[in-house]
Amino acid sequence: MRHDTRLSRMLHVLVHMDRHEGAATSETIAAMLGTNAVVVRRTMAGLRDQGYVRSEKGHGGGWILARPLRDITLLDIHNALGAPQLFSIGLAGDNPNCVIEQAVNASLAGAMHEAEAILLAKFGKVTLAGLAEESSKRWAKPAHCSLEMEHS
Amino acid sequence: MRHDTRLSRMLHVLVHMDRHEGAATSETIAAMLGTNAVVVRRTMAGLRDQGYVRSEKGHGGGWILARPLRDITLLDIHNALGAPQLFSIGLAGDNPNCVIEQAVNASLAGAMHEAEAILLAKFGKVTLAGLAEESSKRWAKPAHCSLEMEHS
DNA sequence: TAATCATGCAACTAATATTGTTGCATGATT
DNA sequence: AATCATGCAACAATATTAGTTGCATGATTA
Ligand code: FES
Ligand code: FES
Repeated sequence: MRHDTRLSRMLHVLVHMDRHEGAATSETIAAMLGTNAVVVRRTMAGLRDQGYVRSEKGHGGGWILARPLRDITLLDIHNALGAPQLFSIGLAGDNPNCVIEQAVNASLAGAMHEAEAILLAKFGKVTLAGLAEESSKRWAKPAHCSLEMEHS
Repeated sequence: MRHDTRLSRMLHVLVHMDRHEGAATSETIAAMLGTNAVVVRRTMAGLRDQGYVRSEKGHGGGWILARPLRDITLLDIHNALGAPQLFSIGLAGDNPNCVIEQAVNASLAGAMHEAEAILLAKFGKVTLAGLAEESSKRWAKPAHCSLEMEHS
């Protein structure tokens, strides 16, 4: 099963943007993520629509944080990405009137619901400012990154 | 993201097998699941290897439960299927020496780990006998199913 | 005003993973 | 010997996401 790394990547990008003065272009971000600019625009469009970032055209344009990191949680970004499915396991839907399938699915769904609620609650309690702070603590040696964003 | 419904389907099958006298052929099971026999064999091979079912060749052959339902939990079956990834979201792995990515991933991984532990613990507490019992409760009218397995 | 830079959007292509299929070998029953 | 059923491996189909290309639009700069 393939993983959706958009949340992880967008969080990374947003924290970087906070350290970065001025706008970050899609091209720059794409280089950082090892992808291309259109994918970045596509992914960040959701964040823009929810008001977490702004995008500006023309010279010196690009992406800018629209809100302080302390006001953004992991859950916010998850939702801005369309709140994609968290679980890779799903319920079978053949034989909907089979009581056994119903019982199986009800049991699985219950367990998954509970786990999901806990996960989302955790996401809601972590702010991007918290992540930025945590990353500062890890900063012993200035990690050498693949693009020219400042690490200080 | 596509869902892995093998767990749900296998649970369904196993509970049915308990009600069904004699062996169930891959073909029969495949018809029930709307798939084909080879897929069934492939999926059930893991359950056989872990000793939850046996398979027999030749006339009257097929699949037979090797243990009582009360001795099998959802977690057992999940593991027998190779303990596939539970989450569809994953951690980005570009820039492994970027402290920001590290902090982001550590936070996500922590939350996911906790949710996963809770989910698996729940799976471990539900037996297939429990599911069978629950399905009996739901049995108001005998559901008409797509194949000739008895519902009583 | 013209050139350049950057996003926005839509359509198309490529990569990937899973599922489904086919064919043949093996063993069991009748 | 004929039939039934699994075991296994190789192949094809399918679906979904990621990535690409092309063009339009708006902003800045000269
Ligand atoms: S890419 Fe995150 S620090 Fe350079
Ligand atoms: S398929 Fe589950 S009851 Fe018939």
